[in-house]
Amino acid sequence: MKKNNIQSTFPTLKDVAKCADVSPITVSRVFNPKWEGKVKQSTVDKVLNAAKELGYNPNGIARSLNSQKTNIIAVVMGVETGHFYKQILLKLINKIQASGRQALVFIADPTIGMEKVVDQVNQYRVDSIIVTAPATKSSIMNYFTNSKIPLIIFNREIINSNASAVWTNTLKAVNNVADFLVNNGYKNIGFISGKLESKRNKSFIQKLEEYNMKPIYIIEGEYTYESGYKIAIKMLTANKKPDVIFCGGDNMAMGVMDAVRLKFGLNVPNDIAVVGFDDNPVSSLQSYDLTTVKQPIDEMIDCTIDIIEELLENPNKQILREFDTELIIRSTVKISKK
Amino acid sequence: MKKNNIQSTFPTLKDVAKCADVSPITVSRVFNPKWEGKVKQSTVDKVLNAAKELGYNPNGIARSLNSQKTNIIAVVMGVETGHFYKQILLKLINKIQASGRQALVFIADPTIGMEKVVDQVNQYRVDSIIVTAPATKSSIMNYFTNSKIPLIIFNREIINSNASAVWTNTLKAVNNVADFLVNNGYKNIGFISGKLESKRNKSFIQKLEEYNMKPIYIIEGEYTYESGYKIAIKMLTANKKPDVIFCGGDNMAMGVMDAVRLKFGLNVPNDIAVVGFDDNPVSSLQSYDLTTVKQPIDEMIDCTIDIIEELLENPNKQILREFDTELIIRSTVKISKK
DNA sequence: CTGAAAGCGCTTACAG
DNA sequence: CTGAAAGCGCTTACAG
Repeated sequence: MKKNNIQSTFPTLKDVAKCADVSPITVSRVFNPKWEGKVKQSTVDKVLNAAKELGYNPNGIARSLNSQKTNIIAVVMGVETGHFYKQILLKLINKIQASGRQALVFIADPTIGMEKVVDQVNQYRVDSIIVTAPATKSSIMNYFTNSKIPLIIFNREIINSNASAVWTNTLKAVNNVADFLVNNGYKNIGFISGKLESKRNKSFIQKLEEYNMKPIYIIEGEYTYESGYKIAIKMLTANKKPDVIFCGGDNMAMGVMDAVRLKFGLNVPNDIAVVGFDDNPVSSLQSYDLTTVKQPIDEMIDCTIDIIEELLENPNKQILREFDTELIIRSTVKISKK
Repeated sequence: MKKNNIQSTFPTLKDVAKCADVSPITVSRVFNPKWEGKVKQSTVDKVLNAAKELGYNPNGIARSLNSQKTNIIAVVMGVETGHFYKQILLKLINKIQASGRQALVFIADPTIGMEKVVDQVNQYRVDSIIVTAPATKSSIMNYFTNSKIPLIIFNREIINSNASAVWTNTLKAVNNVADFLVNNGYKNIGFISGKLESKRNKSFIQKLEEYNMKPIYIIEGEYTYESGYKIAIKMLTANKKPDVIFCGGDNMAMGVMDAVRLKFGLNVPNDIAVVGFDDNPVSSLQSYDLTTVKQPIDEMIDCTIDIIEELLENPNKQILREFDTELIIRSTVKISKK
């Protein structure tokens, strides 16, 4: 009943066993790290030679079915995310791979249908699921929170869930921005927020209240370049002009900069300063050179991999890790000398 | 011998069969599209209800092992690629998923060791492998060309291989750029090429020869922003200044623009025009608004998915598809009125 | 240090 | 339209 297709061109454990004149179990052991050192060296050599000759490579599918462990990590991303999340995805994949695992990647595209996506993710019995999405798409996370598979939420603090999570303290981050702006003499702050209901936005506003200040404009953006551009135009055509615009995302900040400079012919930072949030790689290009809040992505990703290891040992554990951000000062803000 | 771990929380075919009071084979058929309409509707309903009640979801691993078809497509990318390839990756994943398959993604990171990466890719007996990498990393493709699994090379024309491939006619593309520059009165062309030996670069130079012209500078770049920036400085501090700089990649073109405008205080396009290649999403932001060559990525990806289908039917077929590019004219070039 | 048997959760012919 | 048996390529106890 041997099928005559592509896959059958791969030799099996049995083939290697026959060729090396040992039992299949022995071959299995040679390729299983757990048995390292417990098989006679001469046997190992015999098996390895036979395997090399035949071009043997263990079948991960068969292995997974048996061991109930696939070594596959699902990474689920929100659709149409900006450069920041694309970068995170690549780094996650790279680290997953470096840890000897495979990354099965899914785009949580509502046009495909979220239930279908969840089914796809569950289908291959991955060892754990990492979900990451910008705030605008964070509703997709709800679809996974009652998963049977250990879940790690990346870059968002989710309450009322027993999923593990890694995120940054964005409250502290925006407070630092508030301090920084006030300390450098900014008085008329335009704020392009993310979702208005969020604690992060409230925190920024509260911090300014401690200085007896409040933003002269608070407008909710959609984290895109275009929304930043449009909102900046609104702020700049109103009566009172802001001396700085703080954006909850770099894409919006770049839209703001282009509106300020190209549409209104104003100078950044002399006429209006701009501060972003994300440290998108594009922000460091000289044409923008944007002051922004950097999240320690690499550390967060390393931590995520560590959590995966821990969850493999203890799937029911909930591991939560918070990281601090860093304000990256570039040329879109004037620093007052004191 | 039931294991007491995460995976065992998933109900099996057998559980559903017991619950619905039918045989496991019947359950299998209900979840197998091939049998659609060939199972009595009342039986289907009974099974579906039982499945829903138990939260059943077929085990893709077991299914794959048996059918010798995983429904998984490996996507292999060069490491540290720019926004252009990140974008391609996301789109590929999305389309793979929409076609009902899963995307297993690999970064071909030489620090992990290419042989190890190849093993990882082969391990899960994916249905086909898509490899894509910028020219600078295209050597990674050699590791896959004698794969036992059907291979598709994305965005590069590879000779001496029986892999399938999808690419754009970059010769025609650069010829169009040459025509365009000459027709708009540009005379002193600086050319920041990709790898100098490539046909693409030769073609650009040959086309200019037809007009009795040749680039005043030809310097090989590394496809990065930084290399564009540096090379532009070289060209602008030399005796003769180019009136246009054509770059084999948008990242380099953005580096050039930043050098021209910010370092030398010159105007683009009035002092020096700039043309790129890729249509990187960043190029369309107003601060760059770069004239560039766009490859029809979406069509190329759709075509790749079609090829996957064909290769499943006929794994030994070699399918080659070439696409044409389009010159996207934005504001970094002066158009001469005729 | 090595092996024979059973099983992981499905599907594939073969019957009826 | 439905079912009993064998098998996909491995690993996991259990022996020896």
